[in-house]
Amino acid sequence: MAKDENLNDQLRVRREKLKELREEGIDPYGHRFERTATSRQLHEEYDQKTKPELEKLGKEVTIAGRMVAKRGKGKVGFADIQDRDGRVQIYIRKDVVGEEKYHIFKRADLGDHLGFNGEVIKTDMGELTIKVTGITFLSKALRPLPDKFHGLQNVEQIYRQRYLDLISNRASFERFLKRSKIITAIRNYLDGNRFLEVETPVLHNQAGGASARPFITHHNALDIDLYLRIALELHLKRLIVGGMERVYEIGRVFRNEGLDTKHNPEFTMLESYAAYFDFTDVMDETEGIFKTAAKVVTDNGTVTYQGAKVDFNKPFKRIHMVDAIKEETGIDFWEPKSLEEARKLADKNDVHYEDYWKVGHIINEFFDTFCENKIVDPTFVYGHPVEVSPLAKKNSKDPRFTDRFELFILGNEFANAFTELNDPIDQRQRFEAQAAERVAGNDEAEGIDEDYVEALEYGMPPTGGLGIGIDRLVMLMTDAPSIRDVLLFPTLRPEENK
RNA sequence: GAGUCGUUAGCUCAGUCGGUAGAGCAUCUGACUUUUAAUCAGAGGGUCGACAGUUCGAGCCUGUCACGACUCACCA
Repeated sequence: MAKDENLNDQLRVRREKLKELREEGIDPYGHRFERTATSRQLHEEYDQKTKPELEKLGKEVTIAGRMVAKRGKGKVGFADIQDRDGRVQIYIRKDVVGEEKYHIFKRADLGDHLGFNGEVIKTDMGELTIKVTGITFLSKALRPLPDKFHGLQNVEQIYRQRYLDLISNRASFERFLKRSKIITAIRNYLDGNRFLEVETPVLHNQAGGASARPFITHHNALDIDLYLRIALELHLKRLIVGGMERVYEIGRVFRNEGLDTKHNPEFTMLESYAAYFDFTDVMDETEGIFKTAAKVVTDNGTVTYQGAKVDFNKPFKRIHMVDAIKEETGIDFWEPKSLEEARKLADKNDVHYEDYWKVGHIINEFFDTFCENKIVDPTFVYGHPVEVSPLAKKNSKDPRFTDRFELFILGNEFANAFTELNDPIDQRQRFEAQAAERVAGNDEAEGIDEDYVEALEYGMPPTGGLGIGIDRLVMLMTDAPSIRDVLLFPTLRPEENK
């Protein structure tokens, strides 16, 4: 018992109580327990009933949960029992349950899991309560819970020990419930539109489908390096070649980049592809997805994010990137520009550019610099330059631009989509341009995916594709200021000495 | 990568001018047969993030490091 030296009073007392339970013949870590009600069911069914009505009913129920508050101790006690739905109060009397059972309650700690059966009543104060006749010990908590009133406030602990956050901060618990419901609603929406949910590899021979640095890992038996996927795109489009026509995947992707309030190294992407769609169809699809998600969290379709209101009832705006730039700056990139002219404009307007950039990159940068953060209402910005869109089909009237769009809300990007490039010869050229960028110093440019080009050579129908960052969507819908607030276990540096 | 801020009891937080470490909750003991952050009386509980320095003396001043948060940069 030398280990006890390291324990503080709280830990020591709880271990002693554990021993005490065993000596009394009670298993502190119980077994299967059959509840007849959760806290929500009880509140829904009986909150409206009066005290005499409940007395007349004499309804017997069995509940289980974690004890999170405890009041009174003489010959009568109250406690709040928390389950996944919320809390319900129990009322226990020594003269009803007897010395032995009352002793168990008296010695139970905040945090212990207990089962109770008893009668549904209302107290004089009008609170719905279970008047206990039986108590079952289900699990002993050897460590004390966070402050019962303030909850867990320590940000680092909230992320490292999410379970404590979930136990003591109901708002956080509910945010993750919403996340789950939003994803379910999106699935239902896509399933309802005849999309097929599929799973594609996480380990890639080549990381493609986006511009980002990948994580590299190694397969021992094959003795090859593999990459954790940075996008779902190229495999899903192989399935379009394979005739599945409408597919989607909601899955984790990995990008070896910095982390901040909007970036986590692993995050959840939704990508969908539909044969015979073009990007305008995908706009409709995207609008449907966002409106579906908004319905999960609001009744009136209006979401408040960090004080700003976003109305999802209206049709989303649509504007060409070049028009957006013209509106903000007066500069007209519809007029053909040489690289030199574009650079001069960039210099004049304090717009950053790299040596290997072409006119299209600079146009894109103008948008990022002057337009992106001014957008408030949900807006599809379309017509991205071909240089920054290696997988999108060129616009048939103006091949400098592509049939691509991004969805912006409150200055942030939420979706990226396009009419897919299905011309294998064009696709090879785009990959080659990417490879040249890589040589020129863009270490996030894509490589040439020969296997994917070969798939295209078998013929991919015209296709509309979509990518949505689910985490950011959930942030918006749940008013979360940081991506870490919508990830149960965000990436953190490991602690020392642990 | 740069800057700013934070790290004190299990949790939430104070800590004055550098002079023996504080509160509330939680814990323990006692009282209490309808409480609501229960109440009342008493008690115990600390590597002040780590290391070094300045000083007679450091939670406090200085430096280095660790972890976290925010802003900026980078990045879809």
